[in-house]
Amino acid sequence: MPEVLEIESYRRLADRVVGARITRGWADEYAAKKLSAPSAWARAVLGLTITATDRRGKLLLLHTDGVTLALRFGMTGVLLLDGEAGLEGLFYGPHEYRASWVRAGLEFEDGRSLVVHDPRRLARVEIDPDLDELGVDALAMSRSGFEAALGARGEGPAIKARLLDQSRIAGVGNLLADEMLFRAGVDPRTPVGRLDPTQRTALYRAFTQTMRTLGRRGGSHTGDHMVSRFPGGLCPRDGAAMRIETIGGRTTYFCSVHQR
DNA sequence: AGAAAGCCTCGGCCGC
DNA sequence: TGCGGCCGAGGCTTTC
Repeated sequence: MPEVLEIESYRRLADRVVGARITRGWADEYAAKKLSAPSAWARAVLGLTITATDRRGKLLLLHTDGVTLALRFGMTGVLLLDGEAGLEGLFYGPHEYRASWVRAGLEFEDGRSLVVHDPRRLARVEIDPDLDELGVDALAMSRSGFEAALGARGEGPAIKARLLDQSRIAGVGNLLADEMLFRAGVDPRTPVGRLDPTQRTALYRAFTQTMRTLGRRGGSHTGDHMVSRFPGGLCPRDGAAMRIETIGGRTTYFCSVHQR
């Protein structure tokens, strides 16, 4: 589920615990996979006070008076504050809450709790994450930043794969990538270096427009092409058959007519 | 049965 | 031939 727009809504939810002091933290062995040991989370967070929240791509950051804490949500993770979702409903996967799906969390002195709810076990907690591995944030994209992220003319990987490369652009997931390519009328298989200036301009426009429009609508699952994202779907723009291919390792839906 | 809105690792290939 | 970087394939995990 979560791409940059959803994580941003989680960040706003997490903003409510700024100023709160952590009295307990826990993470199961999967959530703590990036740490030295599952107990490292509990040890590190004890007694810290949240001072600010931030976000880089799909990585949610909790600044404290000590180390920086970070949360990743995988494909089905949701952030809950006292059981309330930062996003209404769980769109992808089960639409329900189960205590056994709470994989990690923090409890505060004032009695509140912030937890990661994740049916699949792909969510992760981190301590002092390395932000250098992440490219420019998708919600702060400038034209020059976009050009730099795409890279030089020539060949290169499929444009869709580049959009998904978190070290180039942080925050674009599978649905946002398909949506902006759909809006720009660009074939997702095109080698990034072969996009001509007109296509680059169209894609940058579609990029910023997608972030703004879907941000207002509530996330990446509200995109224009989503209505036809099923086998046999027809393009909502021109009625042509949507193609389904694996590009950049991900299932990709694109119009057989207007995306060239 | 097969696929899924993320990410990590591995191995092949290419160029210096 | 050796090695690093790039890139695609596959695995993880559980659910519907």
